[in-house]
Amino acid sequence: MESKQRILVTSALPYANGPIHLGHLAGAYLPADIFVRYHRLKGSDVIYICGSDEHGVPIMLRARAEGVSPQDIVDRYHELNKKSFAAFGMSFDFYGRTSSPVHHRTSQDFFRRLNEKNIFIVKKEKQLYDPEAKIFLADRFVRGTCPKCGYEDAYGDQCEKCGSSLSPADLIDPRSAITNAEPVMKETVHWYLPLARFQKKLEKWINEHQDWKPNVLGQIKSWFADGLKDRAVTRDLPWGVSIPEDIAREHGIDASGKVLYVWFDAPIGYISATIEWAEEKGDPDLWKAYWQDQSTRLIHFIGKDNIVFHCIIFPAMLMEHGDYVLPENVPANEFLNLEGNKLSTSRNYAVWLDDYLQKFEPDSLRYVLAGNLPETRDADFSWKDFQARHNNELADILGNFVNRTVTFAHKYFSGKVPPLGELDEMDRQLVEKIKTYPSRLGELIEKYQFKNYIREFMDLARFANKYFNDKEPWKTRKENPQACATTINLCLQTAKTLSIVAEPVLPFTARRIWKMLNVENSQTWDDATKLTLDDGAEIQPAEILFTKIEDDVIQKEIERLQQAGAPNEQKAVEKKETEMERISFDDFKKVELRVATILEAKKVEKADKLLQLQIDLGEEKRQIVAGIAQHYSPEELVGKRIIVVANLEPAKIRGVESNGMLLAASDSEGNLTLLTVDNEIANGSKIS
RNA sequence: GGCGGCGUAGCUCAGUCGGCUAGAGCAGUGGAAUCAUAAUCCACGUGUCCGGGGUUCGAGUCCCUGCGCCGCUACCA
Repeated sequence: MESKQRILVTSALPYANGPIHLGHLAGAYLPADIFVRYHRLKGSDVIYICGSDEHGVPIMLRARAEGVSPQDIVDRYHELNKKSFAAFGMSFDFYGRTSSPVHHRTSQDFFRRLNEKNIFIVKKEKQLYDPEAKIFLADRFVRGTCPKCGYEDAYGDQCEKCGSSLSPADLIDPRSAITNAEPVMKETVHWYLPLARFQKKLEKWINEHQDWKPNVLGQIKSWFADGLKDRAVTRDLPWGVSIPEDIAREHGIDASGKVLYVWFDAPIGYISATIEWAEEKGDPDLWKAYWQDQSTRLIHFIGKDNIVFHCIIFPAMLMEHGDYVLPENVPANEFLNLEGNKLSTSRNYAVWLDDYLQKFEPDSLRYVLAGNLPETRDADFSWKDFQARHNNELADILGNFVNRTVTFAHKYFSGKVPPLGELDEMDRQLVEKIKTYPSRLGELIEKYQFKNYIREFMDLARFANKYFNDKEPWKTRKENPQACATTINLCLQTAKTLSIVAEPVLPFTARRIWKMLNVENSQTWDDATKLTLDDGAEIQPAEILFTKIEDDVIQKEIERLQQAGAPNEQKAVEKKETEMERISFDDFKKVELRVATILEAKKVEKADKLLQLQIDLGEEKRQIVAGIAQHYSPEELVGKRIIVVANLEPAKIRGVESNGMLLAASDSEGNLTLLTVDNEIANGSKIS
């Protein structure tokens, strides 16, 4: 029909420190797989590349916490995710990983090339260095006392206790998280990608792509509006792709302990995985056709959190390198919520793919998810909806149509395709649908309108049921056997068409229908438009495609989720309590707690959380600032009796003097309530 | 507080460059049919398109503003 297109499709490399959940699938994986499967049926020259992103600090920290090596962590999740993706029907041509030697080499070559072209800015700067471990310390690897709250185990970038963001130099008594040695300031060198310099070029390029999704263009514009900032592409870390030694030497630097920053090497993973794919195919240069021939359509499927990397940073890298194609489109999706709430992996509030696959069929989730993708805005997944769509649409409309047709053919036409006779008006209408639907559905997929594709696909199945009903073959069987034969013939043809156009979203079901109809596994999209089943051809007995999902099964999943947040948090709290540091009574005596009454309260300008309070401490009146504006209004506070730390050293918060601190209790949900006293007692009373 | 996004039927969502009485599926009510997984098919919607202004011959769609929700960000619980 049309000339063969060469298409390279990628899905965001999942980070190998956890399993895959629904949000991932809806954002980057399922749409890409539908797109790719469609193009394969269309006969396009398409390959689909993905893999594990295995570098970066979180993986290191996790390895340390578990007392294993980073490689152990990534091995675990690489295997797990690869397996569950396969079981879900993700049809990657290659699923690589960024810890592979090919990837290390490819990223180093990429870096070397940009270095040769003098793209980078090399900056000398001073950073903390661990003299024992002989490595520079990333912010996260410096621990010390928080200058603001005095917490002794604050991270170099943030204090977990008081939440304030820090830089490692702020810490009092800093120490290395790895060896506990005292870090020293030492000069180091980092390579920066001068994005600011590329902004004009990038804007021009983006302007040529006004057909991209509005949500994607909107995000990009806001980055441009802020002005692009130069970004360091190297890091002093022991886990990652090392800086090529020759380049380090060029700058008189020791390359050891210096790696490419993970955001730099991860997208190059698409290229290295393609190279490995070509090697596996026994044609090592084959990858070049996909990455270096300008006629290739490169399409990145990602979630919205990844837009800046795929629409600005990676394209800038590719442009400056010079040998590669730039993405034709980046159809990023928004986020998927769960039962009306945000997903939270740390609270285990998510539906994990490997867990799902132990209980349900992959096609059910593929269908339900694809029908409710967050294409233009955040969407919501609920188990009740999942059950309804599975039962009402997959089982009742699609499954039942195939079943009633095949069963009928067996019962009254001895399991053979009955002959096609003369067509009446209704028959011709159905044939017309068979002819036109595939190209309409294909267009929708081409335009990344997957939800519309799903809806229209099911409309065709609905029409098929209506046709069956209106033709009443159970009556014509006696009155007009020829008409009956024609009806069943066309219903079988329609089942075949449905199976082909469903393949991108329901690959397993499609194959089961092909088996039932005794047709080859190598159907093409164009076959869907034709009546390819021959008169008299044998078909297999009917098989139930989708079994109904019962209420109690769904109820269990809902309950599991409802409990997921809470118990987990309790565990976290208990853990913290057992790890709690003990203090002496003398330490406690240092804190002077007193009862006070709030006299006045007003909001602090330009701060969401802060209230400025005047309090009566008995012998004196004072002003304090409290971060409780999101939980208490100024009016309701006046007259309240509170507990304050009276001897806290004064501080200025957003320009407002704070002379003391009130006490409040908060839970892990972020609920907050003030501490108060049980009975009347004078202001200024001491608490012990 | 700053920047960005969102607010359409009971529920989940469509509404392309502003243009005919604002749509789909589900749920609900009534009916037809009995080949089929009690499945199917048909009929039925007085929705302040969050509120208020404005631009326009015409606005769910564009502009301003208020409210509510979400994200990023700043701010000692």
